[in-house]
Amino acid sequence: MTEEFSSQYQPVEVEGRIYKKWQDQTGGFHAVAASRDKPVDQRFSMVIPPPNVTGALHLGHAINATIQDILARYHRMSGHDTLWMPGIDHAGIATQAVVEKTIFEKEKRNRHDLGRDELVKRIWEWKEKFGNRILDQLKAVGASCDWPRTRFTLDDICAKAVREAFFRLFRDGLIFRGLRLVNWDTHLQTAVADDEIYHEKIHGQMTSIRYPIAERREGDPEYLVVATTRPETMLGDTAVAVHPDDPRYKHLIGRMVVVPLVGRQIPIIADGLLVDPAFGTGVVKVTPAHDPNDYATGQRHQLRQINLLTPDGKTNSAGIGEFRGQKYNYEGLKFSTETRKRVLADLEALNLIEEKKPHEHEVGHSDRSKTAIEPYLSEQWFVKMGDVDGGVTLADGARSSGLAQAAIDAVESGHVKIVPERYAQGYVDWLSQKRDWCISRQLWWGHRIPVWDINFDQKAQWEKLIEQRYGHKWKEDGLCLLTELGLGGRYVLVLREMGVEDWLRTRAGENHLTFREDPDVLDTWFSSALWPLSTMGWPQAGTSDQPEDQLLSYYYPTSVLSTAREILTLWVARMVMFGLYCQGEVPFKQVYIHAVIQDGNGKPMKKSLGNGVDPVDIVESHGADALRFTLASMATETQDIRLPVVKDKASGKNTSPRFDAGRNFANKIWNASRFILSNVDLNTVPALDEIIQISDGKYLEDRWILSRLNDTVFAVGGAGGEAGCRDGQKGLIEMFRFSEVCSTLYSFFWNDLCDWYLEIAKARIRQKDPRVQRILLYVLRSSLALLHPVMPFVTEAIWEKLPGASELLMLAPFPQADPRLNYPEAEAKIQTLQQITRAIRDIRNQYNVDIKRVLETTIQADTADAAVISGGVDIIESLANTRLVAIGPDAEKPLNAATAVVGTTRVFVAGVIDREAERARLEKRRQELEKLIASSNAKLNNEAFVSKAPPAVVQGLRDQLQRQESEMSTVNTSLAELSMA
RNA sequence: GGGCGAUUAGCUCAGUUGGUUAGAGCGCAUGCAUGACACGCAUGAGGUCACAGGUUCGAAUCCUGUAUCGCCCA
Repeated sequence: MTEEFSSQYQPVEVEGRIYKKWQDQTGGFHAVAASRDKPVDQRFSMVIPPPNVTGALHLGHAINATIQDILARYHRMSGHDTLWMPGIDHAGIATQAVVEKTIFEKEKRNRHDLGRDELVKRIWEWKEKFGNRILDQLKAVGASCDWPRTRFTLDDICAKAVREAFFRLFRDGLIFRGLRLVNWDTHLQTAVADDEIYHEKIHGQMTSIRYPIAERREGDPEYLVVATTRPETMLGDTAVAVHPDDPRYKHLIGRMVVVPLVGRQIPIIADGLLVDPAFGTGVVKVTPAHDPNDYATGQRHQLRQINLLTPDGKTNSAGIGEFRGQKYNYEGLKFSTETRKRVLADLEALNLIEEKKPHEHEVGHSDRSKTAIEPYLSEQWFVKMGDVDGGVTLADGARSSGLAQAAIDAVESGHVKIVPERYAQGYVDWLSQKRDWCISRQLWWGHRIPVWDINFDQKAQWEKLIEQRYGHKWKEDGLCLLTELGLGGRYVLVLREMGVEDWLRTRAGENHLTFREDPDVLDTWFSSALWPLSTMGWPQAGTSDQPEDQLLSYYYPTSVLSTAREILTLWVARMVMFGLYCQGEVPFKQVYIHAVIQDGNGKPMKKSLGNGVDPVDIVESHGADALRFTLASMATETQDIRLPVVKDKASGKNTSPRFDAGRNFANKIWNASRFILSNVDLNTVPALDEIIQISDGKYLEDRWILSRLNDTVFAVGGAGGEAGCRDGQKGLIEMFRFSEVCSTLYSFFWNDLCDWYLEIAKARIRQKDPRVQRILLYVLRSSLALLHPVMPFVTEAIWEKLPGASELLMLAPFPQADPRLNYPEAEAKIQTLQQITRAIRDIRNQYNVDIKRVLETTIQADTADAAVISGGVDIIESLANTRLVAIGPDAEKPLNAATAVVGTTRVFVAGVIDREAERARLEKRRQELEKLIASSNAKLNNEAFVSKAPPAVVQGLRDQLQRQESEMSTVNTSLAELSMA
């Protein structure tokens, strides 16, 4: 059943039903799995950037979903095999933090109280409960994702890919274990990535501390003074550094100082990179285990690294010392708060503080726990990004000097095209640092690192076990790895096959062998980096004839990735890397980076600011099409767009007046369609050939609207390979110019079709002219198809009401431009008629003439224009509510008539005249023309312009000057007549 | 500190490689219950294209600098 054709479009009554109909009739937008064999350029695929399980839909998701859905629907209608792969991300740290917090609030229990298995179980319950929420919200905005294929990054299918990729990288020496300084979240007790840190300005204190010089000699100062914002780290100092050329300290280089409180003697070293002699005292303390710069300095000078921190952020025993006969011990105190306080007090007591002054500096905080980040020396797993000896072999056999380099080359060679282009630089710059990627997290929610510790003494027994499972060629066949790790003599098994660990664990138990799984999980981005591969079944893909196993070969590389710029490096770069390494092909050919929506003051939308707009609220208040149209209209190449936010008085919810534009447009489409459909009594929509045949008749406006429609089709969809159009010319959709798509559709539908064509056609509609009905129906059907990718609901709802409609609009062909529908002469003629009509309407408005009063108009025009106007008498008369009494070069101005000048044409509207108003109007125009003529003359009298500018430009200006002068003389004539009469 | 972007009508934004009189939506003003639509129709007003230099026959557009705002990286 379809809804009543009410006078206002009611999206809430339509959208749920339409979405269900799409799902039912397409199996949930299910893409064919290589059952057909279309050429590559007729396949279109995308993977959705998987939203976090913890999240709710925000405007960033909404604009991206809109963009992707426009692309998917457009390509689907263009007859391409179209796959839009949906899914969600387990979002390791974010999800675990949320669940832990919820549990703590409700039960006052932390994760250690619960234990690993129980916590993971609870997070899965959370996932089941909330995981589909955001997907349901995407459905509400109309996303046509292949829902039956929805993936979750912790699914088996994704886990398989993770394990295979880890195995290969490890085997190739690209994953290693290392002791490094990482960002440590002391609350969650895990390493966190740089991007999970935000910086906050802290009003701290700069403390200058005296370090006594050891074995003082004649002329030595008593102390070296170092300044620090983190005095507690002095317990781990292993050097103080000065600039090698600093005359104040040059003679002290190589000598020793005593670290107060600890009593340790540490060297005075020279380091030009760390020390700025102009800053502070020119002496810097070096704590390699607690500061990234000091860490690097420590590497340069082979300094000891003394870690002072326990994983939960307390001071350990490493800083215990004795100084001037007194013992100092801070063990068990919170490091950066309690220890700092005590250290300062103890230094004060020893009179070793030279100066304290307020100092503002930035401190990194964990996004998830909101606590200060500590640089922390710990053993972690890393992916080697830099160049390696002998290079890296990619899956297709090609070689690259390293993983990062491979991803750089992919963009620089154009295999991956980033749109807008300027973002490519940030991508390349970031990758060029080739910083190793820390992939281990001390969390419980995520893909477990597929490494198991075994006992070296039991190596032979393990080899036997593996052989039992895989046969004696297990080593050559690369079925698993038994190897020594670089650090601490760990012997490990790295397993390739999913689930084999269960088999091994059982055997280990039977044989009393040590078999301990690495406790860490992988960084979420590790599985995200495999998203385009894993969702399509890699590494399983291609191993059988099942259609599902052909998905990768048919749809990979994907066509487009649409995403936000903030994850261009973290996610996009890593997908490119893994795509090349694992599959030998880039994961996508184009990356479209969409703009970020801010509030009306240019502030990012944030929960804490309360300035966010919930897209679901807009769907409810304005409809999904309104949301989509407005968001797509904002999708320009700029990087930020502002959306003025206001609070809706009735609901108290945030909204924006900008969405009204979309709602109004949907309503306009609805009503124009209602008007057309209630006035046609055809039982089928005419075919193109029939339309071409009847458009050849006497009705100029028919050719005009068909020509305008054709222009619009061409602009939006491009040439589509049709003969007669510029070959390969891309349309606005494929060029990602969504804002222009919207404005083009809007002005065609509203201005051309509704404001002009429907108004002109009304007379013939009343007369039940079968030709106009055919044109109307044809234009409507094409318009609905054109609009569908942007506004799918309202167009589909109207489509159902078209005579003879059976199939879905979402599966109907997208209109194609046809050279036979180009009528430039009709476009020019209608333009003239529009100008005349507007001139008469203007006079009517200026003189406040009652709309119902029919005015008499005389038009003085040259022969050519007169012919055009005579051909359009009906149009002008009906649209301007006038009667044309005379048209021609000799038509005379009636007495008491107002005059409008349109180029060289004069329009006299009889019976209304206000001399002063008339004179003012003409005088204003005269002055405008005077300026224009002067400017044109100035250019044409300029020798340099005439000789240097292209002839076409010069001629164009000459023509323009002539037109301006003709109009000027027309205006002058009118002015003269005004004075005479 | 390095990079990127923005600055055009009251507001939000277009303006493709420099070339006729810089456009749109909203808002504003005036008129209108007209057999699709008041979420509408008609008409109009409104701009020194941030500022200062430069290149060019010609600059909103290219270059340099300044100011303000924002984002990313360190």
